[in-house]
Amino acid sequence: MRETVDVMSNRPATDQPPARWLNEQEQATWRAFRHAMTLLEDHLDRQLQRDAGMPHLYYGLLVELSEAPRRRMRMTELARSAKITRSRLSHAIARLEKNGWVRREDCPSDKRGQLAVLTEEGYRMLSESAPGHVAAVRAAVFDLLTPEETRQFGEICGKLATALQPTGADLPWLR
Amino acid sequence: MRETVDVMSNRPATDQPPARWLNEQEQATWRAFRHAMTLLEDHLDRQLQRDAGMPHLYYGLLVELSEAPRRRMRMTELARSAKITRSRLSHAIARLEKNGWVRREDCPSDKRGQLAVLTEEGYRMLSESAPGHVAAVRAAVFDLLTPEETRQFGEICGKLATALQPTGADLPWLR
DNA sequence: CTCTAATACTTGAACTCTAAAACATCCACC
DNA sequence: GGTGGATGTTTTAGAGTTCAAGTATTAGAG
Repeated sequence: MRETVDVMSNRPATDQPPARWLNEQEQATWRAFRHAMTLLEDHLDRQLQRDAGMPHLYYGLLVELSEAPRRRMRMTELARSAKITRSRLSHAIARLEKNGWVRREDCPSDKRGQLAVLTEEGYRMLSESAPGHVAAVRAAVFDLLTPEETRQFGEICGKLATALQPTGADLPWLR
Repeated sequence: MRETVDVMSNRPATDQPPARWLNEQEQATWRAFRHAMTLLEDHLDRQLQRDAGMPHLYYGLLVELSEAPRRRMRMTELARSAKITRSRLSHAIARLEKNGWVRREDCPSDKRGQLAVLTEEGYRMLSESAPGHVAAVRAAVFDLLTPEETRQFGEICGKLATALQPTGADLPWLR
């Protein structure tokens, strides 16, 4: 990143191997990615907060549940597929439960387990807000990209996401 | 997005124009992007929290300041370049000030204005943590991409970021 | 020159997120 | 069939974020 090159132009000597800085192209890409990430997340959070009364993440959890068999999922599995920690999920589900969109059920096969279940009301809410959200995503992303760019973008993001999937040693979403 | 197609497979009739859903490719791309975004942000937040004692965003603010003339910037300009609201910036600078990495100064030309100034201590801190952070970014992103992919990725993210830049009517980061 | 609207920034309260610790249950092994 | 470690989930406390409202200063219209 450009920033760190500047920052480090007169860095103190260390016994570390010389760091490999980012080249111009990488700097520009990194900057663009961070900006896109910040702006998009902010934009969609605002859209959903306004139209559905919840942040982007929470909406994604309801969607995930809506696609699961019997519209229910074990907490840990839901956390894994949403790529978040179990703690974060606990808080989120607690809030969604207060809204009446999700309900918790004991897992029949494992007494430690909990199932998050999408309620009818939650399903209805999702049905009503989905078109608006898809439109927002389309307007902010896919209307701007050619099919080829969409493919490339997906491939690249897929690589990044896959590489960050913990391999068993370090399991962020299980913390 | 696949999710919403499922969700909406039996959606109630409305008088809205039929929504344009995402096709398979778009669904896959959107999912991959969201996952990459979540995992990366989480990963880097953790890396910086551990090695520099602050979240990713705060680190970015210090970097931005370090590159500015005289290592100082007006609050609004800093908010704009970091793509965040002024309120968020205010809180962030307050925290960084407590750490002694940033100091506020009155703007000489506009009595309403404040300058955020990177302190010597802040600069030193940045110098020490930059190599580790660059290494983390490289390992998580650029080591996985070919130069051509890096270029494509940057171009695509640039398009998304540019399109979300408010045009004057709606100015998120000025709220 | 003065009034009003716009701009610059901060604050407080409500909400969300993180990290660590707590609690309960399960499982494998003795 | 006990026991210790692993697993599943929640809780607590503290940090970060948002939104709306508040203060101060500038600028533009008359």
